[in-house]
Amino acid sequence: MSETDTPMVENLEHELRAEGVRITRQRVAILSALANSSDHPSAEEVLERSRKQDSSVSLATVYRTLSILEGRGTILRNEFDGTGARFELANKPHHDHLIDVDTGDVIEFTSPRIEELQAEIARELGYDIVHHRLELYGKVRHQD
Amino acid sequence: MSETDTPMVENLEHELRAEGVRITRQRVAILSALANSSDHPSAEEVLERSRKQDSSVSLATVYRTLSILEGRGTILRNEFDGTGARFELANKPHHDHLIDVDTGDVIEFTSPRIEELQAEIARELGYDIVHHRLELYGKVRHQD
DNA sequence: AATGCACTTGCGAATTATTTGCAACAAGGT
DNA sequence: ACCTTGTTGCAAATAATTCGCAAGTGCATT
Ligand SMILES: [Mn+2]
Ligand SMILES: [Mn+2]
Ligand SMILES: [Zn+2]
Ligand SMILES: [Zn+2]
Repeated sequence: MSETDTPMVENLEHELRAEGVRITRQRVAILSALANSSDHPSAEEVLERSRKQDSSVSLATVYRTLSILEGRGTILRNEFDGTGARFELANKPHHDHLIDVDTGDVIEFTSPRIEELQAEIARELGYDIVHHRLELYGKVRHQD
Repeated sequence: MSETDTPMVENLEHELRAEGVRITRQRVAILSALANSSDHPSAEEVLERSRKQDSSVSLATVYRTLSILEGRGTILRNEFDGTGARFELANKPHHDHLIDVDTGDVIEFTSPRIEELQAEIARELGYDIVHHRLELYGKVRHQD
C-alpha cells in the first residue's frame, strides 16, 4: 500500500484483499489509474497511466487485472463502435453513453424512463434483463 | 443473374448496378445468403451459406462485400457481446435486439417510446443522433 | 524477521476477427 | 469479341486480447 494511495484506492484494496485477491504493486497502480480517471480509458491508456506510478506494469497484466476487476463488478467494460474496449470504475450510479462521432467524446446520461421501458419490454418477451447496452452516436446539433 | 434469383435479390442487384457496383457471381451468392436468412449470421456463416450457391466464394470477399453493403445501407452490422459481427438486411423497419445470454438467441423488438426518449435526451445534450445501439441481454424469466 | 507455496508477472508467442497486397480474372460498356 | 477497370482468392498483415512459462513476490505462518 503506497503512501500516495487515495482513500478510494485503499477501499478497493481492502475489498479485493477480503476476497483473496493479492494486492501487488502493479494492481495498486492500475486501481489508482482507474480511480483517478473520469473518462473512459482503453487498456493502452490504463497502461500508460499506471506506468506513471509503477513503470514495471505490462499490458498483459493490465488486461489480466481488468478482467478480474470486471468479474468482481469493480469496473465496467464498454465496447463502443470502432475502438477496443474502454473501462471505468463501477462506483457511480448506472448510466448510458452518448458518443460524439466527430470527436470521440463520451457523454454520460441517465434515463429512468428508458430503463423502465427496457425492463417492461423484456418482461413482455418473457425475459429478465441481465444487463444492457444503450449507446447513442451523435453529432453536435448545427444550424449552419 | 442466376435463374434462381429471387425477386428480392434481383432488386438488390439492380440497385447496386445502378450505383456502379459490378454484380459478380460471388456477390449474388452473398446477397442471396443474406436475403434467405431471417437470423443474424456472422461473416463465417454468410460464407457457408453463400458457398451453397457458389462454392468459390472466399471469406475475404464476404468481408469486402459486407463492407460495401454496409456502406450503402443495404445491411446492418451488429456487434453483440462476445462474438464477432453479425449481419442482417436493412430492409425491415428499425428495431433493436434482446439477446438470450444462455442460448445466444436474438429477439427483435421495437419501442417507439424509447426511440423518442433517445432523441429527446440527445437534443437536451445538444446532439443529433446519427445512429444508436440498444441491446438487452437477458435470461428466460423463471419461477423455479 | 525468515520461510514457503500459491498466486502473479513480464515477455513473447498464440489467438481471433478482420483487412490488405498482389497477380490472375471477369464484368459490362463499346 | 475487346478492353479497361473493378473484383477475386490466397496468403500475409493487423489489431486487440489472451496464454504459456519461468522467474518473482504477496502474505499466512512460524
Ligand atoms: Mn461511463
Ligand atoms: Mn435484427
Ligand atoms: Zn441504462
Ligand atoms: Zn432503436
